[in-house]
Amino acid sequence: MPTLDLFRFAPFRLNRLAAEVSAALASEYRERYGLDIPEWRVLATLGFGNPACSAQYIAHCTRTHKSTISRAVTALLKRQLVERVENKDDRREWLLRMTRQGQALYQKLIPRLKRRESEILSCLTARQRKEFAQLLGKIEKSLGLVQTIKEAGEAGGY
Amino acid sequence: MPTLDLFRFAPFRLNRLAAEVSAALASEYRERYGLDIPEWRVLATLGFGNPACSAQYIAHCTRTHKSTISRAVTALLKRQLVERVENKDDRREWLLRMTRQGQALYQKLIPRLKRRESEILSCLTARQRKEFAQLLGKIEKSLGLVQTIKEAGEAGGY
DNA sequence: CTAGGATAGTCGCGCCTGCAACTATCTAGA
DNA sequence: TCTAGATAGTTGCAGGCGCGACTATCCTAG
Repeated sequence: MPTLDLFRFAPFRLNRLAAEVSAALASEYRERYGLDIPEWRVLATLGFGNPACSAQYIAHCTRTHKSTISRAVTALLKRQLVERVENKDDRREWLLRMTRQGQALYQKLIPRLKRRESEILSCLTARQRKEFAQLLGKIEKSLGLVQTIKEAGEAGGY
Repeated sequence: MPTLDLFRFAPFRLNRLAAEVSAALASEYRERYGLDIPEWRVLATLGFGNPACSAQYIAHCTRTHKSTISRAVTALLKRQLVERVENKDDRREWLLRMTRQGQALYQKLIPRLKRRESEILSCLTARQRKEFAQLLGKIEKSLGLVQTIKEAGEAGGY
C-alpha cells in the first residue's frame, strides 16, 4: 500500500519554500517600491549586464511568459523607470533600458534584497550555502534551466 | 555601484525551480487525473497519517489558504473522491476522509509522483540528495515552516 | 445564563497570469 | 517579387487564488 509524506516530498517542499521566500522579499519590492515580481525581474535583467535588451530576451532568460513581461514593461514605462528605443535593424522589437530614475531605484533596492537573502540563508554555514548553490545548480542544469542566457545570447544577441 | 545577478540570487532560483518542478508533476495529477495542486494536497494530507481531519487542519499544515482548500474539497466531494462526516463534538467543522474511489486514485497516483520526483533528483547522488534534503530542512526550520504538523496536532488534534 | 470574542467553512470580488488571437514585421523559398 | 511561415509585442478572456465579509457554532468571562 503506497503512501507519501508530503513533508518529505521535494516538489511540495520547494513550492512552499519558494512561496515563503517570495513573501519575505515582497515587502521590499512591493510595499516599499510598488513593484511586483515581473517588474522586478525586468529591472534585474536590465541591471545586470543587459543594459539594452528586448522584452522577449527578458521573458526567455527569466522564464516568464511574454504577456506577463509585456504588462510589466507597460507599468514601468508609465512610471518612467524604463524607456524603450526603436531597433532600426528589427522594427518588431524595442530595446529596453532603465531610465535614470529606474537606475536610482535599482541602486536602492539591490542592497535591501541582498540583505534579505543573506538573512534567509544565515541559518547555513558558508560551506553549506555553497553546497546548496551547487546542488541547486545541478538540478537546474538537469532540468535545462541553466543555459538560457548563453543560448539566448548565441541565438542572435537579442 | 551595487549589482545583482538574478541567476545567482537564491529567491529567484527557488521560484524558477519550484515552477519547473510543479510543471513536471502537473502532467501526472492534472492531465491524467484532473486534479489541481490544492486538490492533490488535500488527498496527500488525508492519505498520510491523517485519515479523518478538518479542512482547517489541511490548510494549516500545507500552508494553503482556507478558501483554496474549501474549493478543492468542494470539487473532490463532487467527484466523490472524499466524503465528510459531521463532527458531533464541534459542529462548525467536518471531518474529511477519502472515499474508496479516492483511495484507489491515490494508490495509482502516488507511485507515479514518486517516480517523477526520483527522475528530477536523479542528477544527484544518494549522498547529495540527503544533503539537499537536510539543507532544505534547515532553511525551512529557520523560516518556521517545519513544526506545523506537530503544532497543529498539539493545538488540539483538529 | 448571557454577551463578546474566537473559530470553521463558504463565497463574492478583484487581481494576477497564462493562453490564444491579432497586428506588424521579418525571413526564406518559389 | 511574392507568398507562406516565423517572430515581437499587445490585448481580451477566463481560470485560479488570496482577501475579506458573512453565517453558524463554540468558548470563556462575568
